[in-house]
Amino acid sequence: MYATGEGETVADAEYVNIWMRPERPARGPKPVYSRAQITEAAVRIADAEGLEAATMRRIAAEVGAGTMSLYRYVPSRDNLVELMADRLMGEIDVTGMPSGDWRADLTRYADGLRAMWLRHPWIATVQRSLPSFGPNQLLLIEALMGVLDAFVSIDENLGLMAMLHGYIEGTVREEISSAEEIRRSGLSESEWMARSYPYVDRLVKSGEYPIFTKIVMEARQPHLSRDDQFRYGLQRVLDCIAAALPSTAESPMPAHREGREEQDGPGAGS
Amino acid sequence: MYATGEGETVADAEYVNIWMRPERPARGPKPVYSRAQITEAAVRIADAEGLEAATMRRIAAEVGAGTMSLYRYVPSRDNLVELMADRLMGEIDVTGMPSGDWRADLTRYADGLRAMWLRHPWIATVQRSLPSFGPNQLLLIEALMGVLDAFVSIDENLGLMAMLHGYIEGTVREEISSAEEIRRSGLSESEWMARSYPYVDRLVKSGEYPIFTKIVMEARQPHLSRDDQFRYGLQRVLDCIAAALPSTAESPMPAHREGREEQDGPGAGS
DNA sequence: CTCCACTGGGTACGTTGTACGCGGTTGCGG
DNA sequence: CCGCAACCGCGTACAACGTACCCAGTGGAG
Repeated sequence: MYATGEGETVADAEYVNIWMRPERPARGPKPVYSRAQITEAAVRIADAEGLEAATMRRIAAEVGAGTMSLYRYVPSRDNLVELMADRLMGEIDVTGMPSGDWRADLTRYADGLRAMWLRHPWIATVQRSLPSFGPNQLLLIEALMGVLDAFVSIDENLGLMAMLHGYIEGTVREEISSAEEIRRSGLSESEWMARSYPYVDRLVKSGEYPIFTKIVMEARQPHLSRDDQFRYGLQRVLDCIAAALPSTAESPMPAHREGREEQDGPGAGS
Repeated sequence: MYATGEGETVADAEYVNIWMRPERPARGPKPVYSRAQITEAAVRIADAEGLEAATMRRIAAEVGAGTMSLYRYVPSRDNLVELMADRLMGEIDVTGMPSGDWRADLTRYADGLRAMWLRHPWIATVQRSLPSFGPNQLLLIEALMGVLDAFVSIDENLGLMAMLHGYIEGTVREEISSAEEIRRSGLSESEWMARSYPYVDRLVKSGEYPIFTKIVMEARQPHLSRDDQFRYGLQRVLDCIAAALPSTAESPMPAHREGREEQDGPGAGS
């Protein structure tokens, strides 16, 4: 993004995107490193210290290479981030996914995606993760869209998946953001809570925000765990999808779903 | 983020967050500019050229001030972005919002939020928009949570709103990302399509991605408009919320909803 | 063998956020 | 009224960033 003026490198213009650019051009000395190795190192750093810590110099140091050597493998940092994002997609297990039980499939996908995001919170700051269409992303699309493909039109499928995906992403983003803010500040969670107390207190005392106050107050008593909250909302989304499906798409009986006890609505004290 | 070492400025440590720091400390010459004015200029630049174009120097130039003058009003660029995000929240009209018709309220909110995001696509790249709790954000929370407050517990309300919010954000994010990629590349839409054709073509010809192929092929024939897609999914989400509400929460009859014709499911050719 | 496309990597530049300090201005205590 | 501390706008300076450019070495094709 820096110093590129408004033109682009010849190398950039030569290929449509990262996935079209061959890793090994052959003819010449054997490369010492590899894209996968560099991507791996970058992910490791981003996991530990955040995406902004994964600078080209830092990554090169982690790999044991010179900074500029990375550019033999990756045209730009932005493209490297794309590589990282797609690598993360590969962590989600969707093997054998149109299994016949669409509800189980989508639940597995949702849990997998959420777990991956929680392992790599920095992915939330990467906006172009969707339209990149890297290999792992494509595999995911194939598997996921395949789950309902037999039951609904492509358009409807896209709509429903957008809803599911939106729910997962939105929820996890919220889960991440406060944790990420705490990590950035370098404080411990309790220190952070203590520091932000005066602000919350002022809002509550002002009396202008009754519902915010209610949230804060009830937050003191034990809530549902994050996991349960997520699963509750997910069940709602799946119910919603079920309603959009023809009756021929009936999922096997709930009891079949590995004996997990049925979710109650949250707010048992209601 | 640069050159800050690992300590933080005294001024930063003095206040919990941006909202606690007073704009006018009084005692001294009158400030020539204002936070609102600076925020406005920054939003204008971000709208026109993307968030990354809104550098401190550029914003200062837009305002007509010296670069470092901005730091008299805002402690850091990150905080300015927070200000910008909250200003955007203020664009969403939620006046008189627990109106009695929760379905109409939530629809209005959803449309408003989506329209705002489409006006300011760069908001998608700001991850910390949620836990910031600026004044406009708080107003939104009050109005939005108030809609279902009478019907469900706080926990359940939070869950349902997370679902709604997740759907809106996820969907709009997808709408934005391709448009944003095109803008970044500086190409026109048709140029961009032409440039990425070889990649899509290779994927299709490989035969490994049947569903991706199906999507691409069907994309050639007229789809539902973005608006209709959004509204279709939104209706599904609202149905889903309706199912979670007690029967006492019945919304007025659909006919009451300003005569909008009933949405069909998409994929009429199915 | 010679070639030259390729390698890793050092140096250097433009751009960024922002710490620091200066001279001028303002409102309050005396 | 005066003086001074607190504020103002802002120029300069610096560290860290992404990366263009260049170079000396290397190894497979002819």
